[in-house]
Parts: sequence; C-alpha cells; structure tokens
Amino acid sequence: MGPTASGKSGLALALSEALDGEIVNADAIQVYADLDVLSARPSRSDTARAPHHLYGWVDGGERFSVGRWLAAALPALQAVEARGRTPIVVGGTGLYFQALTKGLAAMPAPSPALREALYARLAREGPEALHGELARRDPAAAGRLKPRDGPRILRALEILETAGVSITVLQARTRAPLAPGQWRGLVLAPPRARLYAAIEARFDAMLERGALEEAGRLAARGLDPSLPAMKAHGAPWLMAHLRGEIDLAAATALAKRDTRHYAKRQSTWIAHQLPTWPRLDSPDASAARALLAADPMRVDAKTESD
RNA sequence: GCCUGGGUAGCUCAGUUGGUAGAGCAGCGGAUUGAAAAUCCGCGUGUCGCUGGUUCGAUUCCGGCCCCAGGCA
Repeated sequence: MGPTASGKSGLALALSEALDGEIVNADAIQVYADLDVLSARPSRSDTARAPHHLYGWVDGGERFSVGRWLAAALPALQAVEARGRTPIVVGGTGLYFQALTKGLAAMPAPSPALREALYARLAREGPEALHGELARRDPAAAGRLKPRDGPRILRALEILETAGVSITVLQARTRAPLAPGQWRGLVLAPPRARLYAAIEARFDAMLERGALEEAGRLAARGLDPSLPAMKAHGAPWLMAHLRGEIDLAAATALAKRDTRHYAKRQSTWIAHQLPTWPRLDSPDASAARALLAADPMRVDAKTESD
C-alpha cells in the first residue's frame, strides 16, 4: 500500500520476482478495461515478468465496488497459493485493504433499479434532501453522516430499503477474511515533495502514451459521468478539453492537482488506518524484503505488500 | 516622454465613508465499512509597492518616486 505514483507497481514486480509471487490488484480504477494509460496500469512487459490478476477486467460502464473486489480477490489469492506461490496484493485503495484485513460487513445487494433511482435522485435533489429522508427513516445512520456526503447517504438508504434494517446494525458485524498473522503489510511512503514531482512527471508521460486518445474513446461511449471510470484522475478534464472547453495546459494542471489531492488523502488514510505497517520511503526491493523478514509474523503465508 | 488603469495572502482579486484587512484557488490538517482515483469536514498576519505629508491614528486622504499593463507619441 502506498499513495499514487509512489512506485508500488514496480516494487511489487521486483518483490514477486524475488519471492516467486503473483500480483493481485487492489486499485479501484486499474480494474477498468477502458482505463489503461490513465490508470497507470502495469505494461505488457511488466505483466510478462510476473502474473498480474484483477487488472482491466471490468467494463467502464459498470459501477464496481469493494464488495465485488473482495469477492474476486479472495479466490484469486487462494488460487495463487494453490499454485504454491506467494500472493502479493498491490494498490492504493485503502478501503480494499481494510476489507481484506479487517472485514466487510455482509449486506444484501440492492436491485439495480433501486440503485439507479437513487443515483438519479441524488443528482436531481442533492445530498441534503436524501439526508433529510434518511434522518426520518434511519436516525442512527443519518446521525453519523454529514448532510452533504452523497455516496454514504445513498448507500445507507439503499441498504435500509433492501435489508429493512439500519446499515449501522449490519456494519457492526464484520469478520476479517484474512487472519492476522497470515499476511504482512508494507507501506511505501516517499516524502511529499518527491511524490508530487513524480505525479506531475507521470501525467506528462501518460499524455505521451496516449492518455488523450484514451479519454476520447471513453467519452465516445457516452457514459453517465457519475460512473467511477469517468472520474479517473485526468479523464474529466481531458474530456472537457476534447469538447473544446479548456485548453490542454489547463486540463493538465487540473489533472495533476486532482492527483496531488488524492495522494494527500491516501497519506492521511495510511497514517491513521495503517499505523503499524512498516514504512519504506523508496521502492527498494531489497529494503522491502529486509523489512518483511524483520517482521515477527510468518513469511510463508500471504504477503501483502505495497 | 505623456495619458489611463493597476500594485493587498503562494496565485487571482475584493475591501477598509481613516481605527493595521477577507474571499476563491493553491497549500495544509482530518474523516473514511459496496462510487474510495469517490465523498465529506476543518485551517486565512499579510512590510496592504516605497517614501514624505496631513492626522491622536494612514493600507485607506494628499505629494513624490519605483514597478507592471494598455494607449498616445
């Protein structure tokens, strides 16, 4: 685990070669087939060096979720172990690591019709209106959510609707899929200034590798702009540029800014949610192996790195 | 050289009928249980260009100077 552009993918690759491992993606955007260069997905030559799982396998028109990720990741991890190899989970999505190591509450799946209706209402009426409704029907859930926190309010409502009970009672019941001691965590956290410089350089490189064309293909699908794939860093601005609304320099600056903001949020998440994971400040594979070896936990089980 | 408009937070600017100033963005901090590359919350002291003058008090009024933009020569 580490913030975006910290060098996670490269480190995971080096580690997997050293440990005879296979890589499992834990990034919410790299799962989308439509986003290759914009999501900084591992290249063909990378995937040739070690097996990579769960990359680019979801259609951009779908709304992916932690639940779906966990449901796919668990069997993927087992399959790697069944081959006698070491699973290495890499990605920047803290929520996915949390689901894996601390658990995700079991909840009924809302019907697609209900979900789309709620998305439409959220877009039309705004989050405060839905929060007002939640406050009447599920005060406990509403009390824990800010009135403008659209996604969480929507989630609380759809669960109340389909489960018939407050999401707060379901969320209280979680079990960790991975036993503690069965895996090892590692955080890659370069200094802020270096990370920001890497973010900017990486976006320039994406542009050279066809990010604009990729954004154009995505735009051509005419998808709902609220879809996760449509919100990949840079995509909204590049599409605005293709519509002639802003120039490329402005789109680039905005894309870099969004990515910096995101890296900051990831850093906060890591600092407070993963306080015990060992830290590495550069993607140095031998240093990473030393950290993992120094850890008292068993090395022969799942290795969760990066 | 002359005319006009500007010089206030890192940037773009607002404002003070004279009582040492505030927005947006950036930046920073925080939350985070199926959209998480999402979403939400919080944080605003800076020679108010420089220098004289008037005044109890000047960033604000007056003079001079410097710098920037546009126009005229």
